[in-house]
Amino acid sequence: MTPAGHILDILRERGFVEQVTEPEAGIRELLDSPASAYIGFDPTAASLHVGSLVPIMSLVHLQRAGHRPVVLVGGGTGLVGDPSGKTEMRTVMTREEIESNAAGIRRQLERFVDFSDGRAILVNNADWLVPLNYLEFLRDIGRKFSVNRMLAADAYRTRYESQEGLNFLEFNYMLLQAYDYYHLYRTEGCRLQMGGSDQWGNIVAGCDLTRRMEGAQVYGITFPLITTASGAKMGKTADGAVWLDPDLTSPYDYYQFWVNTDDRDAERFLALFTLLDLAEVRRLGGLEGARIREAKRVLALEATAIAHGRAAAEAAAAAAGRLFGGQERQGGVPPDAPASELPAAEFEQGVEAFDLFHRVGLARSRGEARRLIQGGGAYVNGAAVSAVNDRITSSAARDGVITLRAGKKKFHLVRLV
RNA sequence: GGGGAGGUUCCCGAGCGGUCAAAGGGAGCAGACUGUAAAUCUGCCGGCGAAGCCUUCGGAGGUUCGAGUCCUCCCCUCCCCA
Repeated sequence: MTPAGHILDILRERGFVEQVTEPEAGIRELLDSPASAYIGFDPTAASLHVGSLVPIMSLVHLQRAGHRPVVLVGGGTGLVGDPSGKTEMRTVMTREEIESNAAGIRRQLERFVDFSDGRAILVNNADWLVPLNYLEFLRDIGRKFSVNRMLAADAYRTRYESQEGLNFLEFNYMLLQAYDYYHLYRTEGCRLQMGGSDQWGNIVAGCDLTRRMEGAQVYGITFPLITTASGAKMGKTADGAVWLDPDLTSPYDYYQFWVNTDDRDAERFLALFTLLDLAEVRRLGGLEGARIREAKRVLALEATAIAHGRAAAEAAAAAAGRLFGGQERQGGVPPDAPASELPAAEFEQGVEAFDLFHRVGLARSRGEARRLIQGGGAYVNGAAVSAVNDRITSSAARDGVITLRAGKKKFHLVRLV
């Protein structure tokens, strides 16, 4: 139904598909006409980060193919805390926090998915999970689950056999997620759920439950876990997650994150995180040696444009060009470089370099600042600081501003006032 | 309820009563090499500092000239039995 072919093939070619439930022909047929498909998001943070981009982009593709994305916010499941992580950190969240996080999530998704006129909807499972009655739930839903079968599921078996074991809440989590699917089938006609590969068990359970309750065939698709070529989970940097919220991760930093992609990941990421045609993706991915940077620049520009708008993406690209563009560093500074104001009077006498680097936050302690300088990684106006106790005086200021840099990429501006 | 194992610096993990700010690895930071990549190599990696000092090894006490290392109690985690 799109020129490029069947949506399922598109998703598969672009690397979105890990597993699909049988029969696959059923999914194809389902997606031959407009359908509703849902993905759950945890409202545990006020912002989504790039780790959620695979599910988000899959919704973008679905919507472009004429389907209706249903975004499920796990407000109800969030109330008990998702235990599927390795450390069982039970985040206790109030309904208010969840509500506000859900609103934030929706705001971000609106950049990717069109929610107007019911073309996509957002639902919160707190609305149906909270009112559930335990006895009724056991009677109607609990009886449909075979403990034997659940224990055989990979997700549970490994935990079951592990040192930590498996607690009752974790064991029940699957039922709640399955119930979500059943509910969304009934209320929204969802017949496809997608999710991370860790959700496979839950998705299959939901398909089963819906079949047993309603006699309806529904389907599931899981995404592969995206890791970087060096094996790390994608989306984490030294400073933590790369957020989609521009207040948490600036468009410039977001762009930088993508430009710094490992060469080996460039093609795969272009397919997943941009909407360029595959032919172009293949061409860019085929570039060799230093020319692969071109592919990464395109990746960064396109990915940033989707998340923050084309104008912000171009501004970030231009700033990066000034900083890293020519043969020589042109003395540029990132557009959102942190800045602070210090009294000009202090610089009459001069401020010791290590002290200054520490005070503006480029080093966490005075000792770290000393080490930074000793290691040759501290720069004032582009020139390395030679000695720990060098004094920086007002003569270093250009137009009242001193540019400090730690390493290659971290800047801080000091304005003399 | 009974029995056992264990809680060490960001993570994993070693740690004879003194030579432990605490091995090793990972992560991280900086430098070199590069291409704002990867790999590799080098240095750093609790705080303040010139030496030295100060605060850390689940918590609280205690023994000792001296405790991460021994004792007591408490808290927490895991395993086995009931």
